[in-house]
Amino acid sequence: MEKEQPKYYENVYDVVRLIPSGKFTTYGSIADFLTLGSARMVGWALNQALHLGDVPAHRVVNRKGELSGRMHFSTPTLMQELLEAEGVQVVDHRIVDFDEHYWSPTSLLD
DNA sequence: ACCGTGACGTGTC
DNA sequence: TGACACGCCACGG
Repeated sequence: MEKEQPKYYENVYDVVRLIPSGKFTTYGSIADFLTLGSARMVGWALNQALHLGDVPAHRVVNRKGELSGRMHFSTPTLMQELLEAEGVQVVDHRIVDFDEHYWSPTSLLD
């Protein structure tokens, strides 16, 4: 029987799926929104999410705007390619206009 | 059960 | 301002 995944995994996937195209958020924002207490859990969850295939994990970066998880994708450049394809400019593995494309999960509370 | 590692973040120097 | 140390929690060996 398959091992059932923790509840917060599904919460992370749900939040990431709600990120609009052309936008992005950070691990810390998601961790704070779900009160996980540690942003590292978001990273672990997103790593598993890549395996699922229906979660836009490329829209989640660290608080510096760096594509820290690019090496976990099929190719190291895939994450940047996906973001640029959605209109998010990326230079040297970093998002140029951070506040311009930043999306906070607190937007769901409106 | 212990230890090291990891897609992070904040505080301090 | 950048570099470093520490805290954080889950997972694999």
